[in-house]
Amino acid sequence: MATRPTSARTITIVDVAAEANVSKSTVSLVLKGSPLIKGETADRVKEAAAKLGYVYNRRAGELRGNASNAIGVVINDLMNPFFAEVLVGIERKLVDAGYVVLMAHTREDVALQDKVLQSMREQNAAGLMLCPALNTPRTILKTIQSWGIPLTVFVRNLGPGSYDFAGSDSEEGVFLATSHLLKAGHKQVGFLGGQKGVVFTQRLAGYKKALLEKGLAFSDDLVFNANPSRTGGYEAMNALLSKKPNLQAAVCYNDVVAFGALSAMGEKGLHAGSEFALMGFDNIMDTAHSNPPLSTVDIRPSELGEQAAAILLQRIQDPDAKRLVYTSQPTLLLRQTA
Amino acid sequence: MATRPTSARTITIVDVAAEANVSKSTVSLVLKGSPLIKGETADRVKEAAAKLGYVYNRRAGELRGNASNAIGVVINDLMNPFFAEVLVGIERKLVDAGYVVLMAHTREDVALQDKVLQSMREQNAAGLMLCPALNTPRTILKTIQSWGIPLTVFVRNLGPGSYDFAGSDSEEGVFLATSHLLKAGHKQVGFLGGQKGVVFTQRLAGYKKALLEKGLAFSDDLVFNANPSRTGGYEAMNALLSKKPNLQAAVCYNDVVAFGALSAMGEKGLHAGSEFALMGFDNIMDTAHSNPPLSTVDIRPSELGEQAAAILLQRIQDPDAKRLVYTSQPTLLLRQTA
DNA sequence: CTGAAAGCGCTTACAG
DNA sequence: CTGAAAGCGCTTACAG
Repeated sequence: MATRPTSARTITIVDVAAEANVSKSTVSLVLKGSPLIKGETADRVKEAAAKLGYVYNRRAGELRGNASNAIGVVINDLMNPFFAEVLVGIERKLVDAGYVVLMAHTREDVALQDKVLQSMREQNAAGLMLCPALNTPRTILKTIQSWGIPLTVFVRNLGPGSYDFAGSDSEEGVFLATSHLLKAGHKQVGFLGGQKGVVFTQRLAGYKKALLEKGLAFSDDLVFNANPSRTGGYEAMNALLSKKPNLQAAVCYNDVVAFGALSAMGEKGLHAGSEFALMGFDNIMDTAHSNPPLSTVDIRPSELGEQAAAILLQRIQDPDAKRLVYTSQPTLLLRQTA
Repeated sequence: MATRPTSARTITIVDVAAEANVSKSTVSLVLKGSPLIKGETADRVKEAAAKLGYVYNRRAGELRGNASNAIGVVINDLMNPFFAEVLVGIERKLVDAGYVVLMAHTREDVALQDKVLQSMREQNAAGLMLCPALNTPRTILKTIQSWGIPLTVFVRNLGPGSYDFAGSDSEEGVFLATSHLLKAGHKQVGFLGGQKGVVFTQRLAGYKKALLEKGLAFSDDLVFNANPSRTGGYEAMNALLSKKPNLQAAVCYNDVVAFGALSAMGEKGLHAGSEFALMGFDNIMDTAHSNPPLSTVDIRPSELGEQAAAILLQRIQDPDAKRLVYTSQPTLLLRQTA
């Protein structure tokens, strides 16, 4: 599209003012729908604006008013549908509220994360939503706080502190999943996928808690670490199958890990459900029609995103409110794998 | 995070100037690394800036210079991992080039799309990347052109025209997939999923072309329309199985449709590969470890995203260049379903 | 109900 | 090599 601006000069508020025979103050006022201006005048201004093809220059306006309608959201692993669903929820809520979203993907790179955050700051973001990359130092909280930009952390927390947060009750979720398997009669349950980090620790805690409740001992041999991805799940399941051939049940770190596990099982001709019970975590949309449909822990990803955004919006409204937190309460969703 | 700006007053270029004992012009110059300023002076300015915790106000700068480092990208179906992968490719390329991305998700809603596009315009976006919502009128091209903002359309084209575009050769891809099935001896091949639209038309054309080459007649009865989603694939496969019980092969509109089909087959105890041959399209990462691993047409989604972004970058550099196009050449990727 | 003026934080010729 | 001045397109008191 070899194109260039239609008009050499961008048309501004003063052009509109001239066309409508009013001052630019008046134009500004009608543009923001001020009730101060007489309807008749307002109409004339609107006509003039339309006629000239005027387009509001938001950045100029914001410069004077020192406001901003951009909100930065940083995601780490968009390849995981869970985060895509959360992002969609966030985006919807923010756009509905009249904001525009500055999105960045950091693929777990802390240095990149610093860079994009800084960039969002320069853009004068009205707020920041952060799902911290693995190994993000807690100091990021103080840093952003010193910037004076409202922040809400989501999905992965940054340890204790008074920052706003939206996430799910990971411990409870895995507790539910593990307990379900135990109640079904399994004496041993594996834990598949995930790696050191706050969320992993919480999920593993839920697993241990369920074991404890049944008077069962926790054994490190039954946890198979791996990337929280399909590939990771595939590898973890293969490891489990070769090292613990008698195991017939496992809870997964999340749904994509479960999908990878399903793939590994399929290769061995192992039928999920009847021959090996598997539980996922998240309830991403894909689980409804996976092969076979996955039993999982439902934390309603897109609602989580919306709630996270709602928290940020609230914080922007009321900077002095006390800590805002949303915790998605997990529920068991049994389909065909357990 | 009940927080508020650390300093009541934001510190600006004039504060830095005062601290460093130079004029604000000088500060501005050193900030953008101008070689005009003596090293010694520059150092002094940088120190002053660091000491005061100065942060560049990009929007103010852009107002005067009329530039912008924000690029808008609008996506329609982030729930489909294909688009997530494309988006990640786009984002990476853009951030590397020093841009920030304004992202919007329109879930195929043309009105919403208009709204977010308009919003990006107000933000003074330096460029726009659009994967048009279904039923987007071609006039959107003229509209954006009249705005004078460089545009690149990706994945879904908008019919003939001279706009920049990055996509894949859909017809060739499906031709390859269908031909593969035909060569394997299948006399009849179904077409699963997808709905009216440019891409659908192209893919169906590839299917027809392969049939024709083998001297086979095209029959409408063998195409099963459905949403290009897992659920759609699930439904389409169920329809196929009940209406054409003798069919043993199908090409899918895309990978997620194939996943849905796999789910439906699993329910019926139908083994993909040996009992029913299935081909996907896209080669999203998930296909490597699906159950079973999917045979598909590889169009390298994230590279497609990067190339699309590269085109926009080029257009920004050279507004008068002739039409820029990237077409991903599909290759067959055989795994276990065909 | 509307206008004249100052200012947001930067950049860009223009001098010197 | 550096400074004084004007200006980017808006908004916001302040008058009237």
